Amino acid sequence: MKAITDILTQIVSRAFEDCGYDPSLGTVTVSDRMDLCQFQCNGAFAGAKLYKKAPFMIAGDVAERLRGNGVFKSAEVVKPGFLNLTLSDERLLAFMREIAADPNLGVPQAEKPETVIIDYGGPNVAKPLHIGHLRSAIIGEAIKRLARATGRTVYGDIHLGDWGLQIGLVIAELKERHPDWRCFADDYAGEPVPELDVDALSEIYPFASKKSKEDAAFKAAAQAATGELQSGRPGYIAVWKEIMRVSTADLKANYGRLGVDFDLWYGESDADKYEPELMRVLTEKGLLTESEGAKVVEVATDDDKAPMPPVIIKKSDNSSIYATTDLSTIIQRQKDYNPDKIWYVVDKRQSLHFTQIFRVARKAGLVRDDCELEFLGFGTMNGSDGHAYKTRDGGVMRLSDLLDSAEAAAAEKLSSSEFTEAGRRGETARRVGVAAIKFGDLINHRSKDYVFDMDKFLSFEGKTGTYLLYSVTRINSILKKVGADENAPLAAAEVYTDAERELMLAILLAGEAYKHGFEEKAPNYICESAYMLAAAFSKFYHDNHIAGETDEARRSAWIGLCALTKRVLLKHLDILSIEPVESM
RNA sequence: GCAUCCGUAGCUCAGCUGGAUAGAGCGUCAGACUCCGACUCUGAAGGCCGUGUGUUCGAAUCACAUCGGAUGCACCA
Repeated sequence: MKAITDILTQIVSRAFEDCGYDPSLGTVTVSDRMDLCQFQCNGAFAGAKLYKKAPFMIAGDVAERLRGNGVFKSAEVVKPGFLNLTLSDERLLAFMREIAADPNLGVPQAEKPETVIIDYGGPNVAKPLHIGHLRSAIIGEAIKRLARATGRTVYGDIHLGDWGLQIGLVIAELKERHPDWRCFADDYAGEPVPELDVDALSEIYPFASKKSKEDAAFKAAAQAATGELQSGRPGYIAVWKEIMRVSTADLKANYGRLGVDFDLWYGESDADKYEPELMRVLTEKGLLTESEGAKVVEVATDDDKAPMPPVIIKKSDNSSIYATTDLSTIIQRQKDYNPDKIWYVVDKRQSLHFTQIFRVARKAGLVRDDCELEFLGFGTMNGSDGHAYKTRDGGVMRLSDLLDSAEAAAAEKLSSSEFTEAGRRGETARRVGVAAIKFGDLINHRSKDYVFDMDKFLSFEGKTGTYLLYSVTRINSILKKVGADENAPLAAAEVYTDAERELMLAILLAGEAYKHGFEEKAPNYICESAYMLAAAFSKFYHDNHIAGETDEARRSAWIGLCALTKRVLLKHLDILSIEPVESM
């Protein structure tokens, strides 16, 4: 099913055409003035210029044409030339039924098949996840699910940092501590590496990192280890695999707790094998030049307003750098998936880097010309002081600690609940805590910094994840009470109240949110829509005593509406990767 | 210094491909429960949309300037 404004635009465009006007004037938008109408078309203003005719007259012609076609309850022309449209109740109900029967529940589908790769997450192996990884995970996951809901083939790629100096540091430190390990021996012959565990890893990396700053010899050893690993020294590869095993399991557990999962667990190491090809292509196309000892690609253009530095492909010591792996990764993705779009959900401070990468990729023809490369930068999560969120002692907070505190706060909040059975409290608290964090993040436009405030996010009042989950539980209560489920049929009512119309309209407008949210890759549209729907339901719920209604026809019409509301609300939550709870 | 992004209600933020009276949440104030979960709902007050100029029939939205803030500007990722 198409978005409602697209459906109405088609109808109104035809009316413009039938009246002898350009059909492109018939664009319909959601009304700015809900007190006057549900939808509006301002095409008559542009038409006035085109036809040298008063907009009021043009709109009048079209409105006349639109009346009586059964779609609109009213099609009115106001003042200079606004065309105000309101759907008939019959048509509104028909749309409800269309949404209910739609396998995609009203999410507008892509017109042609497309493959999208979303690069998000980006954690480093051997370092624990911290809150810096939170936004990429949350936003990336939501955009991935939104793209998938619109019928596109989507791959979420975690893009692990698994091939850089951090691994060399860990290897070098392990070697100092365990010189007797066979994997460090020159005559290593494939013996198994002793098992590591997460606690050991999370202790060893910061230790080694600190040491490398104070001890030049150790730093050199770590750099050497990195180099040897990258050139394939078998013993180092074996340790690396063990580090990967432990670290990946830990990452999966942490992301799992957040409800975030990746389709592809590729890392920089997987791109490594495409590096020779990258170098070959850049050389063949004559793009590679020498600058201050490094191999670079010039990407500046004449209309750059600011100086655009060249991209370093090989450092002066001939080693690779992040641009090298990012470009190699593009080759890998092109080969394996031939994508239509590659999106990067990365901290916005990396904007310049990706501008450069994309230019090199275009110049070198690493992807199809029509492949969209887009940088979806996100802002910083700040504390109440307006600066980057920190722990009380000023350090970077671990993601698991943040989740622990969110769950604890949620559990505290739910402790007096009489609705959740004791056995489900823990899982419910996890879901409520995570929902609060995710919604609190996603409600803000992704490119902007925002203030993290757990108390606010966890409040039952206002635009919060908690409120949305609570709304679902109220619908659950009703459905349970009347013995219905979310597939209860949509019965027609004799008459509709404003609250019912507003609820149906909120359901109908969900399609607009999916459409705009996808176009702008902005999950905040979905959040806003979810809140509008929950609020419309609250009003409806407050006005009507559904379970106790004695008029059988009204009662079943209401139950059907509750059921559809639940389904659409759950769809929103699913896209936001917020897991619902049965009760709370 | 140059560039990018941001500046909207007391606070936190939407809206920005130009359209009617600029929206929401919190907070404040005033109301509403014999009832499906009141952790709810209704209403009110609160804004020269940073400032100025321009484009336009029409500007929070576009352009230019200016002030303020954040960020970035090759061998870290």
